[in-house]
Amino acid sequence: MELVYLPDQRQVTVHLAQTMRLLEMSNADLAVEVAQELDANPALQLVKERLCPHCGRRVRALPCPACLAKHSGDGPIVFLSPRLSGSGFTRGSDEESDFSEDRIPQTESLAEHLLRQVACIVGEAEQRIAANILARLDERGLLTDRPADIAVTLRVPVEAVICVLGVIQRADPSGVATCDLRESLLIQLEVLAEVGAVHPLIRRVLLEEWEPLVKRNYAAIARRLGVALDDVEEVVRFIRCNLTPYPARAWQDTGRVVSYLGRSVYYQPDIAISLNPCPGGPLIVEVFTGLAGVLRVDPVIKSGLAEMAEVDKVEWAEYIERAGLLAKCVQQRGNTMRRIAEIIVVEQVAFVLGGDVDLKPLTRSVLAGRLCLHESTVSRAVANKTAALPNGRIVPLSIFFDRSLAVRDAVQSIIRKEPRAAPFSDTQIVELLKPQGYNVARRTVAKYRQMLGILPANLRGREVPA
DNA sequence: CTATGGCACGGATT
DNA sequence: AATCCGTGCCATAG
Repeated sequence: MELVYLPDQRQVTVHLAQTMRLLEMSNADLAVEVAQELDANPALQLVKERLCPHCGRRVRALPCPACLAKHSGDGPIVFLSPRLSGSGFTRGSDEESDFSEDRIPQTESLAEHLLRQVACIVGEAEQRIAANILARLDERGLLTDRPADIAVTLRVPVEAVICVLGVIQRADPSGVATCDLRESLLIQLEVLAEVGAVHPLIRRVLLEEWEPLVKRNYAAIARRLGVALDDVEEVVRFIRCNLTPYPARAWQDTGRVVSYLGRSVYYQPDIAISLNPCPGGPLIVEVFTGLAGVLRVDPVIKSGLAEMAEVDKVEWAEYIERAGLLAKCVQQRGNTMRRIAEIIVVEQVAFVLGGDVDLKPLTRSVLAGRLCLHESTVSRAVANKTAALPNGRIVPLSIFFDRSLAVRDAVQSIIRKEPRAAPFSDTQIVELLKPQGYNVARRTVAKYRQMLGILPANLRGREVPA
């Protein structure tokens, strides 16, 4: 039996602040936070068991088969099964793997990925420089700041910065941290040349004929370099197939990180939506807690409190209070997340099952209204969290509130489908969108194009696909 | 003259 | 109150 809750003003405030803070955190961060508290607070206990959220029974694996059948109603209704052990994203079988095996999958940002490589090569002082450089990369993976400026802020010689820069640029997604596209391509080519033979003409074209190359003036290049037009086109083909204008994406495409509007998001979902194994059944939504069990106040300590010496009592009561608070907040966080996830999935079933085009506009405030929560609560819950879709995509939760994703997708498919020889101008795209029910300004299409990393029409003839 | 990108404004959203 | 987003206007490049 729980203690009677007295609305002590202080405790209420602490409780609120704590709830808010936890809600804002991703599962990964929460796991760290809880681990620290477990170390520091002897009254806090992590019980490693799994309880079915519906029948309350201890089960070997979630979702609980009995309840899954019972709750398998008609249509695409959501079945929620908060999985206790949620740090590992394992698709399909969720068999009773012991908790010790709660491996945390590699979650690296591009910067971390690069830093790890660089650290093997350079010394500690240089690592500091590298870290600073990596923090400045833009969404394309290019470095817009000048080496001199970096040297000044770090108070190191410029030569040192340039040296580290050289190492980074040749690391895994080669061509990152360069100042412009041309330099990036040159580095990529250089790295490529180390593994295989590369035609010397390619380098020459990049170095000497950059301007005409971006303008697609191949004839002029051929003339000036005294080679056949076919050779130049061969060069262009090679560049298109083997080099990328967005070095950061080359790495993201490997799937370790998802990119959304230029921001990189960690590949470790807080929520997973998967198809029901029995066909036609409802979707399965799992809300992970990031913890390998449930938190509670250690009952032994709690009951032993009465027998303790007076001096220790105060200290232990403090521990118990803190532990109870955290356990409660974590639980509440899970509850909120679950309720929000439920509505989101119900609202956006089409998107979850289909594609970007099917996303319908949804705002945080209507969701808040539906759940009788404050808007800021929803905002916090949605921030910094990701969901795994049935098709394997990992997306930030905020994507469900994106007003223009559907339109952007439409723009992309229009551009992808239409003639190579005569690319659509932005104005034409506006007209083509109208019959699909999208009324947007020309300027807006331009912005979407940029977001999607698609070149303007006049440069689009036959360039690298995004 | 047409197609784009930059700047900035206003309204909605958080 | 701060931020984001769509859009209009204008300068610039071809």
